[in-house]
Amino acid sequence: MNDPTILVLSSLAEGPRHGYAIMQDVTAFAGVTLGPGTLYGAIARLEQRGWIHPVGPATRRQAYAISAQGIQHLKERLAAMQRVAKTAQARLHNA
Amino acid sequence: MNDPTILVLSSLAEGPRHGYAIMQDVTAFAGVTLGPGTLYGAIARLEQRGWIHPVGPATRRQAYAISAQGIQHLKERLAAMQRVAKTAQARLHNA
DNA sequence: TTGCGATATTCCGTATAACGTAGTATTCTG
DNA sequence: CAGAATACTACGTTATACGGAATATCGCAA
Repeated sequence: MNDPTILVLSSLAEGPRHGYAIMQDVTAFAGVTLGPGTLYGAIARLEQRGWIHPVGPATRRQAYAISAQGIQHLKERLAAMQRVAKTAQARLHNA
Repeated sequence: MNDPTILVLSSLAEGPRHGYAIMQDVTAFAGVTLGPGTLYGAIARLEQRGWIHPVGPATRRQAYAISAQGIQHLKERLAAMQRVAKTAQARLHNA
């Protein structure tokens, strides 16, 4: 799985974080490292779509939090992922 | 989850199929419909990488089967997806 | 105090591939 | 044999993944 938007949302599901902290968290829990272009590109898109929003003072180290819509979207995507993964694993098992 | 390569591999995990049948199967089990460009593009890439290969007579309705490498790759990706999904769901639950 | 490594981000380019539309050929069915 | 379903090819457009390079800030140790 390397859809940066899901990874970023999953990271923020634990609590607000700024970009660099997201990067490290993603590396830790997903085992993939997002390059700066990928990461900040994803953050910008997520903000545009209203799935995350900046919190705290507008300094460097801008922290972001996941929004209600972001949570909703993440839940849906995770459920779809699980469905596909379970179907595929069952099929592999039977083959 | 809408990574066409995973969806195609998951479809072929059940057995050999040709393009159009893959399209219908994916629609059925994943709930998303891949357009022809997306589908056949993904098939071409998967074949290039040795994750699937054509089987049966080289007619229209060319059937494809998943390869050992394809199975291996699919397993890894599914496992990674499950890890991420479970971590994220646990975080959502705690928040 | 300065210099170095870690932190934190922006900016840029390239390559990939997702996606839809249109078009074409074939097969099946009433 | 008309028309629907099947099955695929061939485009063009756009999004975005990805990494390199540059830049700025901060803490800390010599």
